Amino acid sequence: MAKNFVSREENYSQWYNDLVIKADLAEYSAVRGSMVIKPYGYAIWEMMQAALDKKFKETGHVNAYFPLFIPKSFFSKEAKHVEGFAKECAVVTHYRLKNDENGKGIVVDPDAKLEEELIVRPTSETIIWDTYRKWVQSWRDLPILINQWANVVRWEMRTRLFLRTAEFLWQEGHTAHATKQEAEVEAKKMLGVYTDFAKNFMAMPVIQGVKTENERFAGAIETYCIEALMQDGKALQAGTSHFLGQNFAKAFDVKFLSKENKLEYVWATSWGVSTRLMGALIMTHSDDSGLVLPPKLAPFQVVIIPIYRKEEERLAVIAKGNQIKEELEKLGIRVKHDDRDTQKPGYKFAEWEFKGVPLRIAIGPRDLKNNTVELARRDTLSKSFTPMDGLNDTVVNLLDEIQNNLYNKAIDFRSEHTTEVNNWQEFKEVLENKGGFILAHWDGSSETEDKIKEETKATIRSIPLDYDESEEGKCVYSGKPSKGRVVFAKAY
RNA sequence: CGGGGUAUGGCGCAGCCCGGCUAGCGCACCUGCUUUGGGAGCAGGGGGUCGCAGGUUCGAAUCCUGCUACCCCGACCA
Repeated sequence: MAKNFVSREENYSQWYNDLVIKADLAEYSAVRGSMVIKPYGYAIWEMMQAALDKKFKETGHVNAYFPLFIPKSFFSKEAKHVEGFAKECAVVTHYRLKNDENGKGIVVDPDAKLEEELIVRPTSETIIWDTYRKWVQSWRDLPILINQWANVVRWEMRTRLFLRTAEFLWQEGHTAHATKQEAEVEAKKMLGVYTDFAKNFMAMPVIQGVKTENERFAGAIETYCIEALMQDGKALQAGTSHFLGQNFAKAFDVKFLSKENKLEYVWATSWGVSTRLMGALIMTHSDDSGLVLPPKLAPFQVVIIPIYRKEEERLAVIAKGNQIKEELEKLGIRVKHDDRDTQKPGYKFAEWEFKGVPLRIAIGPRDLKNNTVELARRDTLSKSFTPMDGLNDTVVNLLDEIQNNLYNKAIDFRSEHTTEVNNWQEFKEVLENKGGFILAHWDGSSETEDKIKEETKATIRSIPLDYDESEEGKCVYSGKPSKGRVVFAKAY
């Protein structure tokens, strides 16, 4: 399984691709740029969904579902929005097939042309705001706090498993508010939810920030984001939350009567994270032995592997394994007891290690005699014999420790790969040789940002929310005055 | 859209340059015996329209023409 597995240093992108495929997370499908998410990969996504969904509910949101297809005309109602997405839309033009008259298979029936073409949603703002118009009349109808779990399609030129596929899964929150302030609070609140999720579930540190105009969502007034740093020194946008102002309310004529009996446009937000988080998770923790999963998101937190020779040993060891499994499950721990008789222990060790199970318990005849188990940690690849007594506590504590250790390792990596840079020469050198986040002064202009991108491929990932205006300086590129440091990096 | 690569049992590949007899190897699979604390060993066995369509030839996985699909690198993007 991990045989012939290329190391990160040898070829990082091959390491990533091989990992996704060999760890059974996903595979290429028959359709270009689309992937099959396999059960093990989907199980991780379900863990993410469950945790996020709970947080959404706790913050007052409810789930709903809006259509996959969007009338083409809806798109043109918000100018910036069309412009942003037009180049990557899949379009439905017909609704019927028929047998080819020359007997060459099946063809699109030209008589079945749609009056108005339909766009396969790349995001749902338009269809949702067209709907919200009907739902909102009074301030009493607000706020609307809705999330949907859905698939979307963006016809990307170049795709990568999980990181950028033509179709992907995500959640998109769409909220409507009576006041600007309330919408702004909402956008930031959800950014906080994402940050918290990244930290406490994914064990992934992120920088909270605001996008520059260049990187802003098409149709937003302000785009907030969380940016994470991957092990190859490139940044990954892990989640976004947009303050949409009244742009969509105006485009779709969504008005309400305020308490003062004045007709006003509704204020909006939208926010989302996608299966891209799978890529982020993989590239934050995994190593040259395969996937490494944080306990909070691992489909199996513990795998039990029995070791035996004779049938009586098998029965005894498996009975013990079942007992341990049952007790751990009572504590809410997700356990896989790999009692397959068709594979040998060594094979199972390698397989589950590659699949990133945080903790492995091996039990053999010797353990039964000594009242011990062999415990192996995935994060440190260390093994130890541990007394069977108190095993439950040991496991609970270790899972906790692994979760923390992963976060700490990730944050150490990020610290080591975050560099303050004060001149252009240094900027280029650090970007070239070290990568990572670069904190540098910027004059605030799109022109400078564009030029830096042209010359180095680095972009401004965000203006950090804790932007320090006390440290004035000079733009690293133009030398013009700057109010504070922003985050540069090459990005996925 | 530009550049590169690939297409041969389920998977990974060799064979192609220089055409030839039954298309081969590893893994996986099936049967049996021995094994089992880091990817088991031996023996036997099953499985392939060589991406598609033409062409050259006595004969094509191999040469020629055209097509298609996918992957990688770039431009575009979450």
